[in-house]
Amino acid sequence: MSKKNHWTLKSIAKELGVSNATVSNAFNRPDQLSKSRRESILAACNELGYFGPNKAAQSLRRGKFNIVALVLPDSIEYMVSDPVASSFMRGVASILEKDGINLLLFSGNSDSLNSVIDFVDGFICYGRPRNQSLVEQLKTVPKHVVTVDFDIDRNASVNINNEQASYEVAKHALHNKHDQVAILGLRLLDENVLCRVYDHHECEAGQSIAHQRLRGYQKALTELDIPIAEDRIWNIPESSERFASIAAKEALCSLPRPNVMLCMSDLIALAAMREALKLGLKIPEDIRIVGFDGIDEAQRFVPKLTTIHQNSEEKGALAANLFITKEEQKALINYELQLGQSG
Amino acid sequence: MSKKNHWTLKSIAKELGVSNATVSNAFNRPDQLSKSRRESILAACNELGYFGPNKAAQSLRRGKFNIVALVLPDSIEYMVSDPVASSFMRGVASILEKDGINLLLFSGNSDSLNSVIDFVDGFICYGRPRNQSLVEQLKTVPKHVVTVDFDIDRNASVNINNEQASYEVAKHALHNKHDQVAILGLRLLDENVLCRVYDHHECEAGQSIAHQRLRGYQKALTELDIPIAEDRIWNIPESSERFASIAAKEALCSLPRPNVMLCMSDLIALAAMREALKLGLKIPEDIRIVGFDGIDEAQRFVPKLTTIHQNSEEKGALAANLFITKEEQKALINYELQLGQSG
DNA sequence: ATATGTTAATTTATCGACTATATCAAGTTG
DNA sequence: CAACTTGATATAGTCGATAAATTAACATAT
Repeated sequence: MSKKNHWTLKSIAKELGVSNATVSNAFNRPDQLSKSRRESILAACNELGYFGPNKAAQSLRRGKFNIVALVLPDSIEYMVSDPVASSFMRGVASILEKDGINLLLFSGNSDSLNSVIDFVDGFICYGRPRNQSLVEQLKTVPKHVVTVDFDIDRNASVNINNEQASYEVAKHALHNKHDQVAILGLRLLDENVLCRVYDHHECEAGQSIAHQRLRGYQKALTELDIPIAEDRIWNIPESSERFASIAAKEALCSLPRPNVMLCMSDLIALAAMREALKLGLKIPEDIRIVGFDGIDEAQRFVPKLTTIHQNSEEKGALAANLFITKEEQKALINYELQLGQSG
Repeated sequence: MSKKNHWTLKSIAKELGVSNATVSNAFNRPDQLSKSRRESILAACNELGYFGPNKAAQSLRRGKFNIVALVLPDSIEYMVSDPVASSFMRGVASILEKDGINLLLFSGNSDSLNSVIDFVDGFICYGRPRNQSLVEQLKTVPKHVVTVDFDIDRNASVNINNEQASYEVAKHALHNKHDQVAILGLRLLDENVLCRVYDHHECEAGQSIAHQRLRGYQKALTELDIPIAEDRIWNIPESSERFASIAAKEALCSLPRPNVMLCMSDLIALAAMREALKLGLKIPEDIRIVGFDGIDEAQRFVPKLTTIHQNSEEKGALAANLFITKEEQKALINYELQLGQSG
């Protein structure tokens, strides 16, 4: 018996003196051949080092890949740095792994789904991709799509009620109409820059999570009759220490100095707290700071951050389950106001 | 002109009244047909909504996938939680993205490479997979393999000199022969449990990074003539807050109380510092703690952690580059003793 | 006029599998 | 003994593409 390093179904069949179909059936359709023959074939394959039908060819033929593309909002680099995104991924992976489905990472900065579309069964999109043309493609792509934290009107999706949640956390941080408020927004603008958002009225109708959260903040502000100045809202392009510190510093040094900072992520809030402490400010006496997400580090920080806890892992698991079952459901997951000493 | 939702090269060719090969050439080999024809074909394809050859079929035929499997040591879940692993991934992704190569995540707990092997051009393995049968397969798999932080004697690899680095950091933490030392090891044992390593002599010849680091520690201990008791070495199965805290607590409560803790990762060291502070111990007066990795959070902690800084992102980038160039090189990357106030 | 070369397009075999249909042998039935 | 099942295997077409070989048309050289 020759020992090739690369068997194919055909060459194995020839070696064993049976037809291709018989070998194929041995692997895929046990009912199509006698038990004894099937077993002897499988044993021989194992012996010779043929580990079963080539998956690429199989997938081409069957149109099923057992691969899901996880579309990230930004570059892959950013994704794995963000604890919220990471735990989301953890949730997705834990479910897909069980079903033997593999995960292909796909950057939301890409121009087109083309490079992966022919390899995957569909897409799970975590947040609106930065590249708008991807969003357009996702609307029409002939594969299953589950979106998370945004919606494209055709598909299954997983969301939390951002507006309500941020309303609640803002409500907690705000005390009266004399509060001086700064808002550190995460991706309020499409532009990939750190800057102030002078015309935030444009955001009022927006559907991104940043816009939803901003509306929540504004509702709380309005209820307490607190004005928000034109230049007190920042756009931070990604939830990173570096950008957040710069924005926080800017906010803390603007006059009149804010005594409340509403931050759209915990990483931003943590950076803001660090900057505030560096300036000798007391939290929450001099300034109240609240976040969003509920990451572990925020609970270990002193003072503990007041924030909205959302279970990202659960979110990931739910998204993966929706993908597997192909239910076209729009799911809303729970969140929780998590009280700390920061605001 | 009919507008199908799913064109194939063949159907497009028929529609345009040319042969398959001509359409294929229009996309892949511009020199094989006249410019005018090529342009008219591409324009027509665009018009009709055919976006180019199906990648899965193309890959089957060409044997090239533009997909690399990133083999993680553990489950995917764990991977994205670990900052060191994350920045490694960041490095890999940043290089591969440039070359249009996609990343498939693959769990090191899987039993076999089979489910992905036929879809990828090769493997980048970050750390020795927990499942030993994977390691065996990697030795013989007929695809390109780059390993990181371990070696399988056939392939390109990226490493740091763990033994020398841990020797240096231990040397810094140890003062004299009366030091009471505890070692919090990361994956010293294959078993996935938190426990003491009573027989660490078994580790002496091991090639895992944990074993290498342990040898470094031991060299420093020997030089100062410091004995290490049988029950003062812990095996922590993964670099997580939860496991690390438990082990740290155990170590800190064992008598005589250690005044030096050598930790094989920063996350472990941070957890140990938190536990020490909780017990009212002063760092470094009562206990000196050192880590390994050099993650950001360790630099923000008070007191700042003394550790070995290794540039994981660079490591990832190097691994990706080795993969792309197919050089069979064994690369060693630099590290740096990073001094804090903790040890 | 014959041989040689170039270019552009088509034909055909192939990648590695799946599956509908056809074939065949053995056993049943009327 | 023809007709009909039944159970198993073999054949050929297909998935969607690539690439080697081939043909046809035309240009240049001897």
